[in-house]
This record gives sequence, C-alpha cells and structure tokens, in this order.
Amino acid sequence: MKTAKTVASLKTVASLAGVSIATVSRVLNGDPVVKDETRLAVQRAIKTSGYHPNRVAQRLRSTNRSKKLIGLLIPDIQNPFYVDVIRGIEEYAYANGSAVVIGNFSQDPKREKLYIDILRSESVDGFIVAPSHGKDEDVEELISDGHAVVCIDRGLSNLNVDVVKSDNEKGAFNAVEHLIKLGHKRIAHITGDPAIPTTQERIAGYIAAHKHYGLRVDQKIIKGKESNFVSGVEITKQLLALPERPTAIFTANNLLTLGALETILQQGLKIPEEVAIVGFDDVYWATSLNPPLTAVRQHGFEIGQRAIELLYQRIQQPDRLPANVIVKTELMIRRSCGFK
Amino acid sequence: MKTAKTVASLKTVASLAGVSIATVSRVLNGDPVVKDETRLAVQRAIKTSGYHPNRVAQRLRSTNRSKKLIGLLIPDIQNPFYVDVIRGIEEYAYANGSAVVIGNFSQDPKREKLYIDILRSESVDGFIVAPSHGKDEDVEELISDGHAVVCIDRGLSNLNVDVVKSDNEKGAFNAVEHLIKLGHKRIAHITGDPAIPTTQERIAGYIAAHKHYGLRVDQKIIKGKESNFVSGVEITKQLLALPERPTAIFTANNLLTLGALETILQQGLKIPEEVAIVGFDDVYWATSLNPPLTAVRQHGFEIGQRAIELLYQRIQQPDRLPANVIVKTELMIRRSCGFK
DNA sequence: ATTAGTTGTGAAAACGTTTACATAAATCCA
DNA sequence: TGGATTTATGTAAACGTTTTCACAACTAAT
Repeated sequence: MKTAKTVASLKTVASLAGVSIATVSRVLNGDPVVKDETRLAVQRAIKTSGYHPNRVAQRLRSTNRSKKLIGLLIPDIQNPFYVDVIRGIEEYAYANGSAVVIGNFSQDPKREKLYIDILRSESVDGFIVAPSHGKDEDVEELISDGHAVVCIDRGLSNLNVDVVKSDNEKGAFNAVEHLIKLGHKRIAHITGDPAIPTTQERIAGYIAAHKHYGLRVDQKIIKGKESNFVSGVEITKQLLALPERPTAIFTANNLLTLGALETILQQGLKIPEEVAIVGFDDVYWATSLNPPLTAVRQHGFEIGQRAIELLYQRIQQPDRLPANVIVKTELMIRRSCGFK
Repeated sequence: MKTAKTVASLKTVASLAGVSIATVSRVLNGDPVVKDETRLAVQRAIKTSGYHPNRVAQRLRSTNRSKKLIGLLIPDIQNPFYVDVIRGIEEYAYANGSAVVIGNFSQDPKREKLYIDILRSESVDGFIVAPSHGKDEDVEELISDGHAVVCIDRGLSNLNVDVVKSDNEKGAFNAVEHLIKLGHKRIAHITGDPAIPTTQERIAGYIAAHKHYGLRVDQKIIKGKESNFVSGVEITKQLLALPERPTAIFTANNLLTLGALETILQQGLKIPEEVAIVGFDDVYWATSLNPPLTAVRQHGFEIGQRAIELLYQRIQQPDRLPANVIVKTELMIRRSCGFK
C-alpha cells in the first residue's frame, strides 16, 4: 500500500504495444510517419499503462527548449501588484501546459543571485525577472549567456532586453494633475527607494505636472528612503509636522500609501478635508477603504501576460529585436482627494 | 556574443582536473574517500570552469530524493493568507537550497489536476497542497502513489495525511465571544463556501460561542455561498435589509470582509456604532482601515514553515505516522467592534 | 529481374548525473 | 615474501527521453 508504484515509462508502453521506444516517442510527438495501425496500438498501450511523460528526462535530453518551465523572479510577493503580474503569467502558462517556478527574493540581491543559479541549473526555458536594480549584473550575465529573459517593471540600464512596464511618469503626472485641478497647491511626494528606476520615473512625472501647471516644485516635500510601510509612516510624520503642512500627499507605492494612511488616521486628520491622498498602485481593497482611495492603477495582469508572450517569442526566435512594451496606467478616481 | 556558451559539466571539470567524472562527483558530494590532493585539484577545476551542477540530471538519476524541488498547490494566490503561507515555505526552501514550483489553481479542480500532473512529471520531491475540497481524489491518488504530501489549511476526510492548519473553531469562537462580551446579542455570520471544511469549522465556533454564553442561534443570519468578494456584498445587503438588523457581523474570510465593508460604507452606516464587524483573516492593511479592523489572525507564515518542515521529514522517513498540526489563531482587537 | 526510391521501424547514442563494481596501488600481517 | 586488506580511483550502467542512422520490407521504375 505504501510502496510507490513504479511509474510507466516509454519502455513500459513499448513492450506493452510490442514496438520499440522510438516508435512510442514518435507517436507521442505526433510524427506522421508511423503507420495508423501501430499508432493505435501504441495509444492503447499509453492509456492502459497510465503513462505520463517525464518532463525531467525531456528537459535533460532536449535542446528544443519548448516552453515547459518558466523561471520567475519576483522582488516582493507581498506586493499585490506583483501578485497580479504573477497571475497574468501563470494564466498564460496554464493555458500552454507550462509550469512556473517562482523565486521571491524580497529585494535582496544575494537571494536573487541564488535563485538565478537554481533556476539556471533547473534548465528553465526562460526567465521573467524584475531586476533588483537598474544595473543588475546577475541578470545581465544571464542574458549574455544566451538565456531567454524578459524584464518586468524595470529595465536594465546598459543592455538591450525585452521589457514590459507601466508608464510610470505618465501615471504620476495624472495623479498629481488630478490633485492640482482639485485646487491643491502644496503637494508632497513620498517616494520609494531612490535606487529603483521606477522611483525616478514617478518623481519625474510629479515634477512634470508641477511644471506643466506652473507650480513651484519644493524639493523639501519630495522625500523617500525605502519602498516599505515603515518608510511611509516615518516620512508622513515628518511631512505632517512641517510648519507649512502639505494639503495633499502623493505616495509612490501601495506600501507607502498604507503607512501614510495609518499615520494620518492616528493623528486624527480627516481625509480628504485636511489631507488628501493619492497613491501609486491600486489595490483590490481600495474601494473598501474609508474613504475609498484614489489611486493610479497599474495593469499588473496585462503586464504579466505581455511578458510571457514576449518570452515565448524570444525562446522561439532568440535573435529578434528586443521589444519595449509600455503599459498604460489608469487613474481610479474615488474619494480620498476631495471633490471639486 | 549571442551564442550560448556550452556550460561546464562533470566531464569538463574531470578533464580539467585530470580525473574521472566519478571522482568529481565524489568531491561534489563530500565523499571522504578522495585523497586531499585530488580533492584540491578538483575543487580548483570546479572554480576555474565555473561549474554548476545540473539539477535536472541529478533529479533524473537520483532515487535519493533530496528536497531539491517542492511543488506547491495554492487555491488562490490573491488571498494574503496564502501569500503568507507561501512566504513561510519559501523562506525555509531558500535556506535549504530548495526551489519551489507554484501552481495557483484558483479553486478550480480541473486546474488543480493539471498542475498535479505537471508537478508529478517534473519529479518534484514533495507536495504541499491545500486541497480544493475535503474529498480530493487527485490528492488522494498522489498519496497512495507514494508521494510525499503535506496538506495545509484543509485536511482530507478519508485519508490519514500530514496536515497543518489553523484552529478555526477556536478562532471563530474567540471572535464571536469578543462581540458578545461587548454586549452584542444579534450577531450575523457570513460564511464561506459551505463545501470547504474550514467553513464548517468556523460555523461550529460561531455556534459554540453562542451556546457557551446562552445566546439563541438564529440560523437565518448564518449565510454564505462562496468565499469571494461579491458573495460578501450580496449577503451583507440581505443582512442589512433585515427588519431586525444584526448589530454585528462576523465574516469568515478576508474577501467576504472586504465585501461587507464596502457595502456598509456605501449605505452610510457607521462602524462600529451602527454595525460592528469582525473578520476571520487578519491582513496587513487592517490597521490602515478606518476604523482599524478587529480580526482573527491566522499565522500563515508559521503554517507554511510547519508544513515544509513536515514535508522534509516525510521525504526522509516516508513511513512515519502522519502529524496533525493545529496552529493557534490570535484575535487582533482594534476598533471595528466598538468599546466596552 | 534488377535497381532505385519509399515507408515504417528499430538500435543506439546522447543529455549530466549517481553509484555499484572492478581494479590498481599501497599497506599490512604472517 | 606473498597473500590479505585497505585505499583511492576509474569504468560502466542506469535514469527516461529525443534523435540520428541504419535497415528491412515494399513499391515503382527501368
């Protein structure tokens, strides 16, 4: 009862059908050369033996890297944005019989490297990576070693590679524009980790909106250290303690938004009357917040889909020109910024 | 430039060090029998060749299933609870050089089956599964075929298997008790999908609390259909429309909580003065809600850790008695239920 | 009737490991 | 000194595939 059945292999099927393993393999791979009669016999044998191909052996043998295993390197699986991306990827993979190996490296380059090593030695057919920073040597090496790689969320500064990302600058612009049109003149920006390219792009959008509407940019209220909750809390405290308090805050990601939200509530300040807030990254619970949060929605699911589509293409034609896909963002206007 | 380097194999290293591949393999596996001198030579060759073991070949050859690849079947990766579980598993895997393949089957048994097939033919060394329902034949087959399996969140009704889960009944009891002690007499319960075992356990806790405090149980305000957002919205609407409106709602998971929250806010009802709410499943953004949400915290991270520990043990000793680990829950009292 | 071309199948190598077994060299004990 | 034992290494099979090559059995063409 507890003893593992030995699973059926090509050999099992072959002897059952009275043919060689080569023939069985041919049937499995739809080679038209086999006679109908033998094909039928083999198919019967496959059924009765309960044979399932061994993907490990296939991968070991085959140079014909056929999108069976995709490696995924995610900076932070707690971030709902990446969860959307994962879902997009996984949906496509499921439909194509691919499996996905996920490495969640928690923004830790050391961990990222270990996962790259593991995935590489698992002979994955391709990688989808959000590089930990713009100049990610491990990912660069991966590419120069000839692996199929698609970057999401962030590109690589000195390498031409397939990239799928949001239009961060435009997204930030829209958010700040919304605030400005609502009459806000003093708008703070809590940024993410300055080392991350997206952070820079969002800052650029923030500044562009100010310039476009002839508003002065005050560098003192553009602050940020890390892209996490505590950083959001800290900076918000500093901002709210300012003599000339901002009337609105634009936060650069959902963790920062959360930190800001909690701090504002703790200080008993009313949203949006006393402080308005708009966040980058929409989240599925934004509508259940009180008040519902106005936010820049990134289409994570679509980003994931584009990424794996590109990856499939790159696997098939390794020499095609790298594509740069920019996915639009969408400003979800709810009630945290006040009404005209 | 674009051509893939051929990667170093045992053979490369062997010829570089002037030994046989067997010796290289022995060095890699720490076999004490090799002479120090050769060991050094081999290690040097490994360095200079940039050799990395090929896990695919290892897995194909080795019967000594050494926890190198773990298959993970998750019902819903959007649910933060499972994300915590994944993190717990992944943390441990990372520390032990294991990789994790994730299949997110979105509560779809068909999809679950496909992933089981894939993972199986990837020869994963063990499975961690949250079965889609209590009588999950695919998982049962997996076990009876001799695979190492640990269940999380839900057990299997007619099979003895390692299980790690929360103390759902106690958790629900505590939540409802909290409400009762605050003076609530009419407490509704929005349940999850009745087919899922956890749903039943949480209902049991709800009823137990009522009995324990001598409160009448009104079956009409124990309702639920599915474990998702829309179901939460629907049932909340029905509940709030009742002539004798409940003063408090106990929701059975975080998606339902969200649906309830949004509905309550839309109807302009004050929390907790007009309706109190306590949810099963704490989420990291619960403190940023307005008011902060009182919730039953499941220790997802720990559940994940226990699960993979058990799995490692089972891989090593397939015949050990199955363990049943119940992880305590914790009631996070915040402000959504009112004050004494 | 011989040759040339088709068609279907099998034998065997290869992928990169691990490991049982064989063997050569070195050491031991009588 | 010679057989037995130990020590270090190499040889080769095996895991389950894919794929090249060879070959047998037909069919078609001369």
